[in-house]
Amino acid sequence: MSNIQDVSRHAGVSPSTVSNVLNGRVDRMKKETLDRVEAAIALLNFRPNTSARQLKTGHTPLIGLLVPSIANPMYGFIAREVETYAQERYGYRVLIGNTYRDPDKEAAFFSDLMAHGVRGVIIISSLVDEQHFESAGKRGMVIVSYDRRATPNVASEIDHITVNNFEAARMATTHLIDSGHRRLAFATASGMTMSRRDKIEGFLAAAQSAGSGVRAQVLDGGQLNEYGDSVMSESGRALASRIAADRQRPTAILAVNDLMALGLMSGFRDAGLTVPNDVSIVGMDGLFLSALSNPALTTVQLPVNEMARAMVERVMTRLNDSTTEASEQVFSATLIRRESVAPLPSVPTIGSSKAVVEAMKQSNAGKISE
Amino acid sequence: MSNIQDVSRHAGVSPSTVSNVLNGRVDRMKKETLDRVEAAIALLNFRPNTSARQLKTGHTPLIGLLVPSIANPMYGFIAREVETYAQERYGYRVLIGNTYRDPDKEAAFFSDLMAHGVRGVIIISSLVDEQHFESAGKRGMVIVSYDRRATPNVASEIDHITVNNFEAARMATTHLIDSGHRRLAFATASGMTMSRRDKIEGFLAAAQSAGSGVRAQVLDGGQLNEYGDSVMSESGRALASRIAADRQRPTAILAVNDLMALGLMSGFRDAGLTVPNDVSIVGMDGLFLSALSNPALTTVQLPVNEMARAMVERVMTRLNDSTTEASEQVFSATLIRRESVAPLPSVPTIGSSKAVVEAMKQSNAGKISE
DNA sequence: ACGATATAGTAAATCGTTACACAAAAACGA
DNA sequence: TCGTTTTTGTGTAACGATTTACTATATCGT
Repeated sequence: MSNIQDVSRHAGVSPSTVSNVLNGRVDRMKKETLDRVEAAIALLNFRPNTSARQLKTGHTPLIGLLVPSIANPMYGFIAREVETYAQERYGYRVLIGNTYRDPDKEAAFFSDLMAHGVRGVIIISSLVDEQHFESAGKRGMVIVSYDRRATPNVASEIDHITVNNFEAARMATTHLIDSGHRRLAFATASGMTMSRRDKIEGFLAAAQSAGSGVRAQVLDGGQLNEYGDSVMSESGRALASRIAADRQRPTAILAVNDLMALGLMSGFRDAGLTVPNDVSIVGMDGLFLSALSNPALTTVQLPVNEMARAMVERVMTRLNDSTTEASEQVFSATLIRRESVAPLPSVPTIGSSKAVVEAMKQSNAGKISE
Repeated sequence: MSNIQDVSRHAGVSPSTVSNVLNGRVDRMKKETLDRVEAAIALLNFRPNTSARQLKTGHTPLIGLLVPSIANPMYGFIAREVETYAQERYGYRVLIGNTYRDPDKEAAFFSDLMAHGVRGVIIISSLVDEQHFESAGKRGMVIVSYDRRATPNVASEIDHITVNNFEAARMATTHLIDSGHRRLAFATASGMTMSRRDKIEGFLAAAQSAGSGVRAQVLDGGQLNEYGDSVMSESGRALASRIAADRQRPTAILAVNDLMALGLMSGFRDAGLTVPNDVSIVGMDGLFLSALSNPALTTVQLPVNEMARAMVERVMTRLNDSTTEASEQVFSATLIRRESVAPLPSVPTIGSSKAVVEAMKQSNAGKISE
């Protein structure tokens, strides 16, 4: 590998001049000199050494991407978009870290990023506590968070790119209600994240405003193990078999995400129940997989590409202008009607919806609450 | 951020001593001195600056991971395993790059890796031509390639971790034949990669050795667009609708991978055909998704975790001992019988299988060959 | 008590790049 | 012709760690 000195020798100029070319300071430079330098660079196939450069400037063309698990197709999709956009638009590469939603792993990843001189990071964590990130923010790290609302009235160093999860869940639930369903459930995994909380509230709000006769319950598929995400669907399967055994089981279920929905469908099949005839299901996310399932999954589509790009934009903007304040950008989702929801002809009312909904809010995680 | 000098001042020693501690050269050091240094490191929360370190040593605790698209669940899964293992076992982080199987993007990624001082990379490319990688290998890059056989009798700088694709396809095809199927097809996308070639040969070999009465054809789902991989399933859907229209259509299909298989299933459903009653399907890879589909996909399972770890091991071994020769490690796959294959009661023989199989080998890509 | 050997720690050069402050040369005005 | 600008480029000191060669004590055998 050649260095800046080799180039300077070949071009008959000083290293400083080569450096000037490298950094675009060519305005007060003879065209002929510029040409010579560029020729030498091309000839020697010279690429400036990033570490040396970084050591001097404190910057490196790298951003971090923190995900619970890149094996989760949703995060894989986001990651691809983030990497491609950061690379093509800004020439940045991405350093990835799986954290399994473990605060220790998250902290370790941050520590490594700092050591590597990385000063911008996109985090997909959704853990409720954001403190360990705030402190990194204060240390000069530019942080953009995915799908995790800013805490209201709290100044933050962190940028937020989020989805209106409340609205998305409300919309999906309303669709279920409009299809005639009255016994509704929201299926999620243990571990309360911001976005799950919002979805649950949107779900309950829709149920409540539908007036009496609607029952809404929150079902918990239990703890996800360390592998976190391909296991989301396992959680769905397990939950489905429990639900199937319930005589007063819901006729329609909103799943916290598409993977959970897919797991649910698989579990119901094992239990001899048919989707959507015996039970309707709506997913959330809009993974490409949801279009492939049998029946094709009705789901709430997130504008993933736009969000991914917005995250990269924010990181870059703040990296280049440190005076920029942290902001929050909320995107909205779209309902995609496919085949996993069937209308329920007519249904008897079961008690007052309001009372039941209230009861649900108290429910403990880890159990099917009634 | 504190540096090694701050630490040395706090501990009352020279920077050299701190460096010695950092690099484990503590054998000829007073215990008390060591303690003081370690205390100072902990107190100041000191992490040695990677770029400075790298500038001096030429090494950086980073490996590259080149994938066609991290949005492809298969590669996402591998990536997670690679990252987690590299991190937990070796303290290395991974720099990821989506290349969309584009040689230019692949080369650009390598160039960036070099500039960043990365000297180890795992590539998932499967492009037939490996030359642009070989040259990087000669420049001192340690390269481990996934699922891409070494060219026989050609000395290579590249390590290969592969699957016995021939055998895997043969096994799957035999399963189909044993189930009574005689009109067989192999469904793939355009673009001949090493592994696809091997699978096709395994498929044809099984058909051939089944003797007369077996027809084997290779079907091409057409070009994948730039987005490459979530589109694999789209290719499957399109192919399915073409197959469905064929009066002499195959009764059993081996798909080049699970995503293709899932797309095929979805396409057949749209066309009013039922899997496995009207057509049996076998996938390849063993994605967790294959267990979720309806019907659950019979597939050939790859030992992905083992392979991912083996790749990391190889990179690290060669990074730490440059005398190590490149090697090839072949893993084998396992057939997982699920629900997408149904037995065919009895079937009339159609001509001599041998002749037909030969004809198939000549078939052009991009068309359904007969 | 003396040179030899071990023990414990340090000085200083170096990796490749950047960027500030400066210099050499040319152009210019009077 | 001489001083002043402008143009064009360079010298040099960092950035933060590593590492080789070296020094200063302490230990030891005889």
